Amino acid sequence: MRATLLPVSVHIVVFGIRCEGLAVLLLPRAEMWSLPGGGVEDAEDIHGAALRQLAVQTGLRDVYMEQLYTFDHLDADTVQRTVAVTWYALVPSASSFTKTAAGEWFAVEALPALPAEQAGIVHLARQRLAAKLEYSTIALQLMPERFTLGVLQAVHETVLGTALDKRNFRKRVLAWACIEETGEMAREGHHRPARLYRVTRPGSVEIIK
Amino acid sequence: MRATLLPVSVHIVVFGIRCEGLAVLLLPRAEMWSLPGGGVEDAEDIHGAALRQLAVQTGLRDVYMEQLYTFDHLDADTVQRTVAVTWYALVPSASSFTKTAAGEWFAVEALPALPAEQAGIVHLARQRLAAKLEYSTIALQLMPERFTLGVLQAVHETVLGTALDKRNFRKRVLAWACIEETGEMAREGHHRPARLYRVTRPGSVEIIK
DNA sequence: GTTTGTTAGTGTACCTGAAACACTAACAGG
DNA sequence: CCTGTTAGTGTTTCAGGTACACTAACAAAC
Repeated sequence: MRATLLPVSVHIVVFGIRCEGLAVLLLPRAEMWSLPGGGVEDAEDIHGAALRQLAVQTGLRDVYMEQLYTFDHLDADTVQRTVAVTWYALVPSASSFTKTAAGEWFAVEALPALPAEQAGIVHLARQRLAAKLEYSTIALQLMPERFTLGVLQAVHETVLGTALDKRNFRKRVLAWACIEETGEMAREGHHRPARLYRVTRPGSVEIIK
Repeated sequence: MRATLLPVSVHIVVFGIRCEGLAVLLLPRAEMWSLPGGGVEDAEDIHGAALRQLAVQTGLRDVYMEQLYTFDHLDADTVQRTVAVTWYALVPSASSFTKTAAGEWFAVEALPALPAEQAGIVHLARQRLAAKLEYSTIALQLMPERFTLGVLQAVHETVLGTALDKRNFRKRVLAWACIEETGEMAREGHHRPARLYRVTRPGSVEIIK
């Protein structure tokens, strides 16, 4: 007996910080904006396919990426059904990454019309990200190489959609073992300079909290 | 351009309570025990495929089921690669469900040798289940229609692998809105009878805790 | 019928971690 | 030197979780 074969695709919700807000990277396609992604080939596994599509379509490499959920009937409006493995990725803010070759960043609160179910995928990804903020150090994946605690707090507030107490926030993140002072100061703006921190083990997300 | 087609399969980790312990349902296959599951057909979506395989292979219907993760290279030992969408299901204990036509229950601590990566899938499913116990009412999906708080506590302890304080446990679960007294008593054993409870909305899992 | 063994059922004190809260410091620009 | 703006710092309060011991009800054995 021959196994049934199906088209399998990957779709990636790429999050970044733009203009002080959480943003999603979309590509122009078929008269509509759409999530990066595409079909999985024979020679690659689904994780590799997602990384490849990201690199080819957006130029992004070495970003943090996690699997989100696997949907079916994603392309219900087309004749062909597709098994869609979805992922979300986080790119550092203010880095060269945010100036990608193709695609455009949209504030997560103001997305354009998307193909079937993609809006739901973005929503789910955002929920997952917000949940992880509460019990992990995942927000550091959205940070540039050097960052101030003020910016880190702003990112948290942006993703969670709520204001946080400065002192309580600093207490919490300074207890994390995975960030450390650089010794340098951010000298910008007409105000007191802020200490610059960096991540000790980039790419690793600790579950501690 | 023609889309690449791939074999897609579903695999289900079926949890139940047997002999006072957490157990997994396995099927005899190719000289090895194996998780229920199989290929996804054209006419069904992946969720439907998982339900169908469960029904056909084990006789289980109307069980609680959640998607776990999607793997690739699952059948790396075979020539053909497969995209494997994995799920976990919970069946009520002491119900007729636990006497399934085919398959056998194995204590989760003492599983036989399994095909490539399936042991890892079971482990992941168990982690997920344990995590959900802490912030949801999911354990009720493992309960028979009427149950005592003593048994509910035993199920929690079984899954978590730790002992729980009786008074604190009762305080917590009695605050759940989704269980209620039946008014009946469990008259079994040489000891004081216990009150029997039931779920108010079977099948629903509340995130409240 | 009294004793024994076993599980059911109940309330309070303590402790830890989260939340609330206001002022001084350092810089640039006017 | 005054103003505006962000950086940086401790303590008190509150709530939720944890620890903890006895009485109640039944069946079986004696």
